[in-house]
Amino acid sequence: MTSKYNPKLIEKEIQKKWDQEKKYESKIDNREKYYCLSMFPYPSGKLHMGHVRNYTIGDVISRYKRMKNFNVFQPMGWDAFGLPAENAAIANKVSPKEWTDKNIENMKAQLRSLGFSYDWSKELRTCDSKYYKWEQLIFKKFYDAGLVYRKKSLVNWDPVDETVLANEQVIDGKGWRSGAQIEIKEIDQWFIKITKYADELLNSLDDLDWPENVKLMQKNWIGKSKGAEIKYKIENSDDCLIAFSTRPDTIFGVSFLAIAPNHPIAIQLSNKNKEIKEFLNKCKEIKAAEADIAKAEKLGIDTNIKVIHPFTKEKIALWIGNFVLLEYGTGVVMGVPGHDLRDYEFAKKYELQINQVIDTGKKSLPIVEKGKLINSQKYDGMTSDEAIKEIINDLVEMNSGSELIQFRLRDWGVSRQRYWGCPIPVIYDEESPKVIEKEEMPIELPELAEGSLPKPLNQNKSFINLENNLQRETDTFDTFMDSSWYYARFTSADNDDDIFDQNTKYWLPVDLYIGGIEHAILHLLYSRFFHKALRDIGLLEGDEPFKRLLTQGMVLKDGAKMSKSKGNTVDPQSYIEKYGADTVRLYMMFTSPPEQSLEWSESSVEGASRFLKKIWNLVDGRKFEIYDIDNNFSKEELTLRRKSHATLKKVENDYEVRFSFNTAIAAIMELINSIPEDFKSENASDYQKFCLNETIIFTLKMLFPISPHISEYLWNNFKVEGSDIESSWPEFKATLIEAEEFELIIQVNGKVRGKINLNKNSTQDMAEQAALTVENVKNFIGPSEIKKTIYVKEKLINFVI
RNA sequence: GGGGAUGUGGUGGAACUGGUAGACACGCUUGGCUUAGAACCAAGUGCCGCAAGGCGUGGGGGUUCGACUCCCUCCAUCCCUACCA
Repeated sequence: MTSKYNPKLIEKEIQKKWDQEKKYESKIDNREKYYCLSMFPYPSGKLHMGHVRNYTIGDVISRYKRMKNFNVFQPMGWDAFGLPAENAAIANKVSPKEWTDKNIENMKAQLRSLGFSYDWSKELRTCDSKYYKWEQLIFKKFYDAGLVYRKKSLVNWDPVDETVLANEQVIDGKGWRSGAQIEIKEIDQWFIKITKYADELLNSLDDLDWPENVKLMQKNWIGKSKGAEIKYKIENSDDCLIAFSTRPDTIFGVSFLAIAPNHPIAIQLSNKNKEIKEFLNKCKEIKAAEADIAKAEKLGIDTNIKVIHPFTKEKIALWIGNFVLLEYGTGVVMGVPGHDLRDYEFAKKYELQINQVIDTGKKSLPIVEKGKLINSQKYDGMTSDEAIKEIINDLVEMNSGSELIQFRLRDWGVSRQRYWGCPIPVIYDEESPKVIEKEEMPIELPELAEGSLPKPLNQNKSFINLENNLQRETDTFDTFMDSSWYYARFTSADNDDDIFDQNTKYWLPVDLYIGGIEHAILHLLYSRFFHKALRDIGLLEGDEPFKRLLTQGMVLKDGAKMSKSKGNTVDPQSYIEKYGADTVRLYMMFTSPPEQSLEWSESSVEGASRFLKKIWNLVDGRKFEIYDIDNNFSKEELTLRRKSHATLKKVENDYEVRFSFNTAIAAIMELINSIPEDFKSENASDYQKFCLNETIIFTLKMLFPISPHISEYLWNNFKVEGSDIESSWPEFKATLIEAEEFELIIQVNGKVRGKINLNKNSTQDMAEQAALTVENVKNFIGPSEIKKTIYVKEKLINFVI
């Protein structure tokens, strides 16, 4: 007697069983290890579709790898510090801690209901001092290793709320809450020398099994470029300005120099000159984000200072430009309007001279490509590359410059003027800072008084002031610090005495890391840096944290990233409740390949559910039996067996090599559709039943990683003696997959005009002759002469007439 | 502005190495079952055309016997742009 598919019931039952058996707690053993990690979530309250997608991918691979007899470690935790908790606290009058704890509880229940095979015994949360005390220790070790320093840096300042705002909190130049015009302010902040590792971060990209586009993004972000630093003497002064340029061959085309608005010279001038002061104030209205600076109208002001061109000795105007970044290079750019688009527009606007010094044959300026030098004195006629070498040589000789390798990558500012983060473990004696000793860690984040709103720590007197006039640092860490080493801490998360232990050694590196493409640069680069720095300190081994990377695309709705602020979110919970976890997981995997963005569509969830019902109806009520049969299968039976084994082969490749779950599912659907009706009937022969059973066994095994509850439940009732569905992956028989015939596609002038079945050992001659007997092919060739015949073995023949 | 992707039926997508474009689904149409509906089952479904056939993978151009796939160019959308995570 068959029953109805009831996901709610069976999913609970199966999950309970997994829990009781502690099935997914991992221990060191002698199998090959596989550390499968999905990016941990920010506990925003509810899982969103992006999470469901991310974690389903991770779970599918983890379960598949377990079936392939790997010792799999799949942990989960919480990236629990961050801005949203503070915002929620202000909006709902709950403390960030309470809000976060509650969210974690909710989301954990959701993750459990989705049937993910996590090792919860290693759960961690970054807002827990058991976690961040080690982060404070890492900071100390970095400090001792000379990787930490203090520097002035820019922040968005809201003058009404008197707080520092994140870039996303500045909307059209105004504070999101107060509506006040923001100001750029310069304050002292802690920096970590990621640039010390710039070369290694660049070079070891080659060894990573990562998507090429991510490697390319990181490469461009690090931005190693070769060029020259060129000294320009300031007229009537002993001082020099040093500009960096990747194109010293254009030096005879320089018509101005521009410095950043926060360059010391600019600030100095603003004290004497009202116009400059006004200009600098105007520059302060553009928020600190690179995109905003780049998109803003290019503005400048002439300082009336002149600098001396090192070759021509001509006087060149010195400008202040709002597009110049002090953080990048020296904060001085040389303007060559003839050969740079941005400089060209700037020169047009302010009517500056535009000189052509490179010739490529192209008529209109600017010419940004390399070419032959003109109007460049003795360098005329040289190619750009020759001239670059010569000019740098001559600059060195004149003591006016040198070759310089420059990185776009900047040091990492880790200070945040916020409450809900890891306190930076520093104490000030007067002005001089000292990182505290390990024994005094953790510096715990002070709890908020009942009902009070989160405020930056510098407003918390009892936190700041210590005995003997000592004062605490009040900045907290950038939350990217928290997420830069959690992958390693997972392995030892239950160890309170040591940051890492023998488990760390066993499980690292992460074999597969899965997360959103939006983290392609920052998070992944910071983590790579952390790993290398921790290696050099002696805390970790190996050069890279993540061996292989899978970046999933965004989940979009109406063409935009799902986000609360856009109000276009779709809550997975209602779908889990209505259809069950297996359907949601199946839908997520079926609807588009993981690396592509997924446009949410309501309607096809139903289809996923329908397919599971179909599987249920096929298997439920059936029992595995051993039949007394020989090898005399009929053609139809062999066709099903071939399909079963071929599907298994394809699915294996799709899961493991291509991460192409949608095509794997499609193949399983095809297999199910191809089962002949009479094989399923009670009157089926033993041969037919044998073939059907084989198909069922393969299908349940193949489906298990994606929809584990229904697969395991049906498997247990179907019962193949002494076996657990997760214990092994079946093996396909290559000899069964081979067919005797193939379909030959017949083309005339590249267009399909016929198809015939041929034996696999047919020669080209035989194929050609057979093809020419096809009526439609004959019609298309007609009386014309066949000029050429292209034959692709066992695939296609093309007659060119 | 810079960097990285993507673009294929009414919809999500498939075509893995330059070799049958549209697998597998969703939706829709027709039929069966049903008093009716839901569910399920069967058939059909890129566009134009009575048909033969022609057209067709964002637009334009190119290479090739053959292009969704390679090259050039333009357009649109998405992600990142160092303080959202």
